[in-house]
Amino acid sequence: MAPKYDFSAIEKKWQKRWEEESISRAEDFSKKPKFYCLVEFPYPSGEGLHVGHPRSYTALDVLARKRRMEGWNVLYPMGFDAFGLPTENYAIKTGIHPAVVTERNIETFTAQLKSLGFSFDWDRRVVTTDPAYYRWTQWIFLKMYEHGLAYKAKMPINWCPSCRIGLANEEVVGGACERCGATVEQCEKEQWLLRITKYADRLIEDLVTVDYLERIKTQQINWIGRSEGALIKFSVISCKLKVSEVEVFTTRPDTLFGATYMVLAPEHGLLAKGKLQIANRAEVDEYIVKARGKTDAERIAEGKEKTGVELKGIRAINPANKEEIPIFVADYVLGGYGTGAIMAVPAHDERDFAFAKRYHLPVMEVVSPLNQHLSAMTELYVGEGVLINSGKFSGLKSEEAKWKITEFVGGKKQVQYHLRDWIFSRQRYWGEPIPMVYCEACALRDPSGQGWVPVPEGELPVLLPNVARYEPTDTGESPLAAVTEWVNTKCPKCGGPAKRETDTMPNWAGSNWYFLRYTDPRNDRALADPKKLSYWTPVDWYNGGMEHTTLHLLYSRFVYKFLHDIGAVPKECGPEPYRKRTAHGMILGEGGEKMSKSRGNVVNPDEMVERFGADAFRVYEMFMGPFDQDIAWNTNGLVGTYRFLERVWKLFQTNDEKLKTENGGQQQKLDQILHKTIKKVTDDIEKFRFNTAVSALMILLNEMEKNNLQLTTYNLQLFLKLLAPFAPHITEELWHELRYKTSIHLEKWPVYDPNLIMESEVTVAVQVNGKLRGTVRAPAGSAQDVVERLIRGDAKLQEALKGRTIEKTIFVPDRLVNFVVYPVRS
RNA sequence: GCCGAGGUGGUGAAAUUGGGAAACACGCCAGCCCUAGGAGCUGGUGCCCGCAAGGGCUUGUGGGUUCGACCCCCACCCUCGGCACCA
Repeated sequence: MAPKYDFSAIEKKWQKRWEEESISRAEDFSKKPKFYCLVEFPYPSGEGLHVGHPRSYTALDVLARKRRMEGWNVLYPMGFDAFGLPTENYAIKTGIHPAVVTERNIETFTAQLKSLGFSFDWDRRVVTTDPAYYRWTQWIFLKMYEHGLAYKAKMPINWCPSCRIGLANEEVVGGACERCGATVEQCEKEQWLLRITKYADRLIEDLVTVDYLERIKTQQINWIGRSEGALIKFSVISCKLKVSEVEVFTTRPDTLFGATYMVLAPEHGLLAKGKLQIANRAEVDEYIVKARGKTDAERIAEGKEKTGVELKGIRAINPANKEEIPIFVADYVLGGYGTGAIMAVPAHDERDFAFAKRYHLPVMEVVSPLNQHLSAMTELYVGEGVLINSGKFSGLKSEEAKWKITEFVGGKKQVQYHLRDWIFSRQRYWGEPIPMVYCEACALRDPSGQGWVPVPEGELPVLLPNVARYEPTDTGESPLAAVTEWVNTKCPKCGGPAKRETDTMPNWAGSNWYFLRYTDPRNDRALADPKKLSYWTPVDWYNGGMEHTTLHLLYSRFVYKFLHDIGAVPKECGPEPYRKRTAHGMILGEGGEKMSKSRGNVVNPDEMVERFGADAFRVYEMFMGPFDQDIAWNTNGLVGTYRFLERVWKLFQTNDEKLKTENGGQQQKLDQILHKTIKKVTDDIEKFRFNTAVSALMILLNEMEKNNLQLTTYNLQLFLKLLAPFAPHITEELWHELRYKTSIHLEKWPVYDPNLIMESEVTVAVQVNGKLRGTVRAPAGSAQDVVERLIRGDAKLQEALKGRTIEKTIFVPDRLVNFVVYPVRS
C-alpha cells in the first residue's frame, strides 16, 4: 500500500534539513550575478502572522527560489520592524515591558514564518529595536542634523485631551482619537522635522530611472505635488499711503489683471495685532479665533461653504492695472501653503468665484477660451486660453503671458510643493531616542543656535532607559520626561548641566534604511561595509503594500538619497535604493471585508498550515487571484490546491515501481505540453502572474494523469522542478523518492526547447461574417488555398456557405478564415 | 471635485494584447465506490429555445471604428483605493 501524503511530517523534516544545510544563504562577493529581492519586514504584533503577510513573502520566495535555480546569488532577507504603538499600549495595559513583549512576538513570528518554508537567509536578520541596530538609526539622524536637514520648530500637532498625548496623523481617524474616540484638538508643540522638501525635485525626477508600477509613480508625484508659479508683491495702502506689502503665490500670473480682491489666511503674519490699522479689528479678530479653533473635521464638514471678513480701512493695489482692491481674511486660504495669501481671480478660479458670488465682488474676465466671451457672473473658465482685458498683454496665450506679466510687475518664478517637511518626533516611549541634548548655557552663549547639541557619535547608541511606567505624563511630554536620572545629563559641548531630548523617533525611522543593513547586519563600525553595499545595493526587486507608497517608500528613498549624497552609501550604488517596486493586493475576509478582530473574520495561517500543510497554503495564496489585486479569502480554494498536491503525490506513488527512461507514442505530446509549461511558468513568475503559472501546472498534471503509464523519470523530474518554488517541501520529498541525494532546490531551472513546443497541426476557426461556423484541422503554416480546400471538403461548413456569394475572405495563418458574404434574402 | 485601479458565469478568475469568450479552480448536479463521509473516482455545468440535431444570445450601459472588439475611440453609469479649499 502506497504511503499517505503526510505533509506535516514531510514539511518538518525538510525545514530542519534545509536549515542545517543553509541552502538559502546569500554569499557576499560571489562571482555569480547577484539578485537582491526584498519584502517589507513585518511589525511583530501580538496577533501573530496574518494570512496577508505570506502573500508577498511567498511571491518573492517563488522568485528567489527560481532565480537561485537559474544560477543567481540571491539575497532574500527577513527582519522585524519592532518599535511601535501597539506594543507600548499593550505594555501600559499589562505592565509587561515592551522589550519582553517584542521578544515574545518575534519568537512567534519567526516560528510561523519558518513553518511556511520561506527561503530567507536568517543569518542576516535585523531587528530595529536592537541597540546595535538603532545606534545607526540615531547616527543617520545626527548626520541629517549636521547637514542641516534635521531641525526643531513649533508645529501644530494632533492632541488627544483624554489620553493626554500627541498623536501621529495615522492615529487620528475621522478627527477622533484612534484609541479612545475623543475629538482631537490642534495644539502647538516643538517638533523635530526632517527637510524632505529639499529632496522633492529629485524624488520626482529620479522616478524615470526606476521600474515601479506606474500607479506608484503617479501617487508619489501627486503626493509631492510640485507646482510652478510666481511670487508677486501687492502694496497695501491706508488712506492712499503705502503701509505694507503682501506677497502672493499664484500658478496663474496670466490672470493677474482679473484679480479683483485679495485674501489672507487667518494665520497670516500681517494680521498680528498692531501691525495694521484695521477699522473693524474686533470683527476680524473674532473671525480669526473662530477659524483657527476649527478642527479638520469641522472644516471638512463645512465643505465648500466659504466665509470671510473684509479688512476695513486698508486696500491692496493690483500691480498690473494699479486698481485698488479689497482685502479679506478667509479660511479657504491655507496658512501653510505658498505665502498664506492669494490674489483672487473669480473669473478663473472656482473657489474665488464662489467667494465672490457670496460677497458680491466684481468678476473680471481676462482669459478667453477660443476668443469666446463669457457672460459675466454666471460662468467661470479655469482653463488656459487667450488674454483679454489685460492691457498690452491682451491677445497673448496664457503660457506666454504668465512669465511676461510676472516680469512686468517685478515678480519672480517660484516652485511650491504640497509635500511638507517630515515631523520626526513622537511623545512616546517605545521608539528610538533622538540623540540630542538641550543645553541652556549654550543657548545663551550662542543666541543664533537653539541650544541643541548633538550627542557625539562615539556615545551612540543613546539607550532607551528601562522604565516601570509608560503612561503619558500630564504635561503631554514623552513618558521619558519622567525619567529624571536619564533626562539630566552633561552638555557634550560645554560640560554643563543639560537635558536629553525626550521625544522619540516615529515608527518609520527604523525602516528607512533596514535594507542596507541586511548587506552587513553585524557591522559595529558603520551602518554597513561599503564593499558589501556596493556588491548588493540597489535592491533589485522590492515588493510591498500600496499603503506605503507615500510613507515608507517615499521616506526611505529620501533617506537613501541623503546617505548616498554624504558617501555613507558608495557612489556606484546609484541614486535610487530600489530598482523595481511591485505591490501586492490585500487579502480580505471571506465576506470581502477587511479582516479584523472586531469583525471576527480573521483567518489564522497556523490553522490552515495544520489542516492542509504549508505547501497547499502557499500554492493557494499564489493561485487565488491576480497578485496585485485585493481578494477575499476562501478556504474552499485552499482545499482545491490541497487536492492538487495530493494528486501529485499519488501520481508519484503509482509510478514508483515502474520508472522508465523511454516510452511509446505519447512521449511527443507530453514533451510538448511539458515544454510549453516550462515556458509559461518561467515567464509568469517573472511577470508576477502566479495564478496562471499554477494553473499551467494543474493543466500539466491533468495531462500527466491521463498518460500515467507512459510517464518517464524525465517527465516527472521536470514537473517537480517547475513546482518546487511554489511547493518546496512535497517536491523535495518526491525528488528524493526519485532516488536523488541532493536538494531539488539546488538543481538547474529547466529551459524549454522551442522546437518541442511547435505544433505540427493546428485548428483553424472558420467564420462567416465573423460568426464561428466550425473548425478544420490543417498542417501548421498552411497557405490560404490549402485551408480553403479543406473547408470545401467539410460538409457542415459547406452547408453554412450554401447559396452565398463570398465577397471577401480574411485569412489569418494558423488561426482563422472569415468569409464575408452578402445576406441571403428569403 | 481631482488622481489611480477596476466592472467577464452561481464564485475566484483566464484570454498569446484586434482573431474560436469563459482556460484553471471553487461550488453545484448526476453516477460509481465505501460500514460511513465534509474522503476518492467518472461525467456534466454561461444564459435562452428545443426530446434531439441544432439555433439564438452573452464580457457595466449607449454609440463608433473594423471582415472581426472583453481588447481601440467617444459619451455615460457603478464599485474600490488615494488626495481633497494646495491658489
